Amino acid sequence: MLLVNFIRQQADYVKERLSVRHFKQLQLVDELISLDESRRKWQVERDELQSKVNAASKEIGSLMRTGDTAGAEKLKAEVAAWKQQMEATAEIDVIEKQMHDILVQIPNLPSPLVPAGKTPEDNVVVREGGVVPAFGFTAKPHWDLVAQRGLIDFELGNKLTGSGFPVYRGKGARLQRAMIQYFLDYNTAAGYLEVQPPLMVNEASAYGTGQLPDKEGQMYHATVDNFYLIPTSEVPLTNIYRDEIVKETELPVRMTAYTPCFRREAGSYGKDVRGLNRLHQFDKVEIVQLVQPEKSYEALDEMVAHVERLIQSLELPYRILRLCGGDMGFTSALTYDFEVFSAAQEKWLEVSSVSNFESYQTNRMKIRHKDAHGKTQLLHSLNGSSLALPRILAALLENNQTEKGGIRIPAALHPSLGADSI
RNA sequence: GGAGAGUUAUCCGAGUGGUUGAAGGAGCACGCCUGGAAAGUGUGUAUACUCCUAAAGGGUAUCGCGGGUUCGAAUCCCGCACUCUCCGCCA
Repeated sequence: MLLVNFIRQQADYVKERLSVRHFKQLQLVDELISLDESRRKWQVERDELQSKVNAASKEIGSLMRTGDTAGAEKLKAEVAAWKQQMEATAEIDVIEKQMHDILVQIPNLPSPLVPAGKTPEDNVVVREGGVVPAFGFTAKPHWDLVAQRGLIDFELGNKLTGSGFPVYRGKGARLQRAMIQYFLDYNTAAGYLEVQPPLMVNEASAYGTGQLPDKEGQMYHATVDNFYLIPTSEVPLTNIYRDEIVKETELPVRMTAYTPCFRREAGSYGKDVRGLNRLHQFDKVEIVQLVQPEKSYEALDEMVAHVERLIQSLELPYRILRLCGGDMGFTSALTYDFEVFSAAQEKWLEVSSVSNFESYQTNRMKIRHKDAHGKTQLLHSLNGSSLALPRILAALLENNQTEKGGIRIPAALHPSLGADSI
């Protein structure tokens, strides 16, 4: 969430930036500021009364010790009067709750680099690479390819759990493992610490990264224990540093993790969800960074270049989009999406999203460090997929199919797969 | 799942109603000492909100979390979370 003091001091700038997102409820900004004003007024009053009560209580203590019961009783009566006055200041709690409810509705401010558009068509292509294959035959979509060679069984997943929970088998399972291994090795070689986090988190963690209260319906909820299945490893990874003041020597924090991700995808349907395009459980290797504020955009560029090289090594045609204001995630200040071209479906599939959240997440989670002047300051958080597996798999299969029915595997995956085709 | 014990500042740890934001030790920072270092020694060492134009300096809150009793709570009471020990179960 945004910092209240910042909103108060830069109200016009905040509104101007929010309008880049086409955020409609700009009146929330003014409401927040006026709530904050009355909150501070009440707080001064409450603090002053409490100060009197505290002083009187100390005096009562010493009066009792000297045996001056009458004096003590007189002071007690005064304290009682002050406490009655303090009851009115309970208003603060109401105001603070209102402020909080507003704060969680205000999205992050887009960085100046964010294009002003409204829909996905307005996203800016910043780079393209790779070659879209030309087939001399009719290319098959991945759901046919995996069914023919028994790599993935969607029907079996329906039986075991439900739709969107595929069963990978044989070489299909092996290829998943090979990709995970390759991605993790690639990330750790670049200095990311490998982490295996819990796949379920408590309410505080889900709240910390912003899944709650906003996207409650998107997570699977184990209600008996009140745990949430993680929709991405970003949640446990970032929460590792919740309520921490990170030592300067530990910065920048760079972590990577492979986890399954669980998403209810409530409301999704139709052809976009066919095959591997949209699943309830899928595998993803994530990268997360926590850095000093002045270095976060440098870190973002570096993460984008890192993911780009990984996709290049998989020999897939790709493009990098800078998301426009209307298409960005709620908590992000700047996002680059990576898409690969799926040759049989003839469409671009999003395989990674790399974002700088600036201090939006770290403010909520109180992830801080001491700056050069010894002052406590929020860090910036960034994360990205490196990479999400299902759509990469879809593109690999579709793009590398041969007329005879084989599938070529890019050289980068040969060592971990132990084969050059499937 | 059952029974018991516990949760205090960066860490260890004292503290069972009244100058306790909290003893003591360690760590860390700076200084003295030293040719240099160690040892020794001195000083300092939380976070959030808030008042003040700002600094300086105040005020309030925080001893797992939330609530209650009281003039006053780390200390008493209730609820919850977590940790440890024993028993049970178990990959």
